[in-house]
Amino acid sequence: MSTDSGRGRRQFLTRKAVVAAGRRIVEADGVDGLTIRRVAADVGATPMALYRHVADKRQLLLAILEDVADGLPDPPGDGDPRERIFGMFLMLDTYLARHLWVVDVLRKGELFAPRAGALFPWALDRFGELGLDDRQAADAYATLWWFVLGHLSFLPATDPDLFASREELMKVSAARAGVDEERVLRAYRGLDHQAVFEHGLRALVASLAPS
Amino acid sequence: MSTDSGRGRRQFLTRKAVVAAGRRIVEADGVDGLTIRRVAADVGATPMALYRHVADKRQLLLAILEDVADGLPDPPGDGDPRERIFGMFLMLDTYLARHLWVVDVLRKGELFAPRAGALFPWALDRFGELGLDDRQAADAYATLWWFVLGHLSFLPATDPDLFASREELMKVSAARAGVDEERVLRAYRGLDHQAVFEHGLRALVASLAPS
DNA sequence: ACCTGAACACCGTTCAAGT
DNA sequence: ACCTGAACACCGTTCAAGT
Repeated sequence: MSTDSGRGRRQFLTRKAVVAAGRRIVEADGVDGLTIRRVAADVGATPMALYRHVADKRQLLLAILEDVADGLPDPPGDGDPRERIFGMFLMLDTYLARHLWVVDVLRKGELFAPRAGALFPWALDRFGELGLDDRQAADAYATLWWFVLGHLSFLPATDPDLFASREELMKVSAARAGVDEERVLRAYRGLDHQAVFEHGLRALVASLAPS
Repeated sequence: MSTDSGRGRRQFLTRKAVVAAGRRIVEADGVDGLTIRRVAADVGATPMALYRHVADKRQLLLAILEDVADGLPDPPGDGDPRERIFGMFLMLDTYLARHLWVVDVLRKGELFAPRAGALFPWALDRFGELGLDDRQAADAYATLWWFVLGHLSFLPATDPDLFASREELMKVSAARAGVDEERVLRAYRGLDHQAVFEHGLRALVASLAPS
């Protein structure tokens, strides 16, 4: 809106550009890869220029978080409440699995995007339709969220690059415990984490909202 | 063992002292608070002196991790297999809740302590007693572990210091979603996360090992 | 008004030097 | 043999200066 007034220097940096650059970096290299200096280099400015648009690094991260949360699909629109709840948490898991760095931020406990916070009241209503009061519904929500959060927290360990080092540690464990190491590795390798996740989520929904 | 040979400088730094100092720091200030330079200051040496005893910071963290894992209680010794499995994961949750920084390390996916890895074969045997084969047992183990991991990942958010900022974001969420903000906050505040955790864990164990 | 330069107080790590 | 000093390539952030 504000056109060049003629006085002072012409603005070329915008908050939007800063957030977009930050998002590109954090999606590519994770939270540890996000540095003020690197964002600045990407937008062609000095590090200090960013401070005109974001208060500090924490606020930049919150802004990126909101940007990602804007891409969250809507929860399932119709059907059995149980199915809608299941579908919502499955959607959340799938979406966050594509933005795993978000879990690092949520884990700190101080930040979450308001857009994502809207899922909580949505779920209260669905559980309400199944006869749970708000107290019980909040408990059920926490239970399902923890399961999603745990699954997501485990995903980095499924990175093929880390497989070798994990199996090595596993062999050491098996040897010390005096158990058959091949048996342990076979059991560990066969895990189909996505199928197991969906199965577990289904079991939890069923136990929380009995019919 | 190696007494002073008379040649060279007298050794005053040991790996044990380095790991102990590192542990003190990480337990007090978390993974972010652990720096080579601070450990060095605590043991009265220069930063570079540590590199004679640990290869790098990652190896120091692994050594501290093992040190903590050595303190893990043994899993329950007798009783119904279902109860023993429940008791083991409850023990794990309780122990790790007192060493929350460990979750940050586990989440990276490359490190875990062999001592803790012994819990996996132990659980395979218990699930075996309930009629599950190794494949099914590994799935069940993953499911329960994710739930523990999710609960632990949520714990930082229960820090009273963060409560105010979380409630603020929650109000924004409620306002945007067009729902009663008092209702949402009431439901959120009433959460007894320990009771809910134990209840959810019990439900999962029951669904995974049907009688 | 907006951006920059220089500086401060930090990091992990390497490499040559001291005793 | 063991430890140190100086240096390198990084951080986030502040404050005064330039245009």
